[in-house]
Amino acid sequence: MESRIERIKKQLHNAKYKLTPQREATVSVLLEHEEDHLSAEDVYLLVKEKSPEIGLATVYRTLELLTELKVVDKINFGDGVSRFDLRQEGAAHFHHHLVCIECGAVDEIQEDLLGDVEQIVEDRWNFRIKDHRLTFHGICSRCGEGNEEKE
Amino acid sequence: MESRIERIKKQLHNAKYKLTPQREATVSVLLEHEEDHLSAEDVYLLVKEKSPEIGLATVYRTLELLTELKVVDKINFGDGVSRFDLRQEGAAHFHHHLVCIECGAVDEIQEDLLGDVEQIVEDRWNFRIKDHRLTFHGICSRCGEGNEEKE
DNA sequence: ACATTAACGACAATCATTACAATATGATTA
DNA sequence: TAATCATATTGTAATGATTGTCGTTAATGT
Repeated sequence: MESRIERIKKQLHNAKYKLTPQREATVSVLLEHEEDHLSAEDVYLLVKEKSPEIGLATVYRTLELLTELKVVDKINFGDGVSRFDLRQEGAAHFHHHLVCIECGAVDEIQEDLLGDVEQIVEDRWNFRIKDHRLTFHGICSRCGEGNEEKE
Repeated sequence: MESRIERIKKQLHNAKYKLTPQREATVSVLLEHEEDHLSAEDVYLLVKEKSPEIGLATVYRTLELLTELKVVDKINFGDGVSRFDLRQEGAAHFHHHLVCIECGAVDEIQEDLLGDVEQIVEDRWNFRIKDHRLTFHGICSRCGEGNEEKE
């Protein structure tokens, strides 16, 4: 999808940042791994495959920049690293995650689901919600197969 | 509340762990700061006030142990540190948080609110939920006072 | 093409967390 | 009571992720 990267390019320019080859390479890696939840190191290694001269610090800086522009979201699943996840284009809010405590797989939920809950929180706590993070920990469908003991 | 620490003592014993003075001091600091969201370092400094001989590693291990026993929950608000939060006694699930992006305050929501959402996730994604993390980022009631521009 | 200045790359520094190895504690049993 | 065994603790070293520094490079506007 070429238009996608074009639009990100525009976002950068609007915010007065340059689109350097390194940044372009980093964004394109993220696009190619939209399903995954890559750590900075992961991104670094992947970008290095196409642009071997790139430095780790640059990747960190680029990811920080993209986070600031809300192109990606930074998440933390409790292992020691931050992970970066492309935000769905035009999505009002960040999507949710299912983390399997058996196999470690991370699945995404694009549906909002929190509409009612957010309304309640805004009203009852008088809190103006700008963003959210929702992660469920449990057993994924693949690992739960067969052994259906109700706990 | 003395019975609270007594019950934690029992939990430890049931899991075949001892309640050493260091562990007791750590738990009591957590109880005295139930409202806060202390990092391991914070806990260390506070415990040190009453038990100056305690080592940082011991605090880390104790917090890890308490996390395993589900006495505390480990959370991460995106700054580089893990924070530890006492779980409400008897609470089925971990409570939620409101993080103010203006003043940094962290408030808690004890109400579950996710019942319906979890039912949907369990059914539709065939995912057996064991735990969750829900954090809202936005403007807290104190910071939102007065300037009520609808964004 | 040229100057300005943001961006880069390599590496050092920092900060949180974990690993290690030696010592201490405390219960159990001879 | 003393020997034994397992677990816990301590201080410190090691690790691993992330950030800072600084001299160099290259993107952009004229």
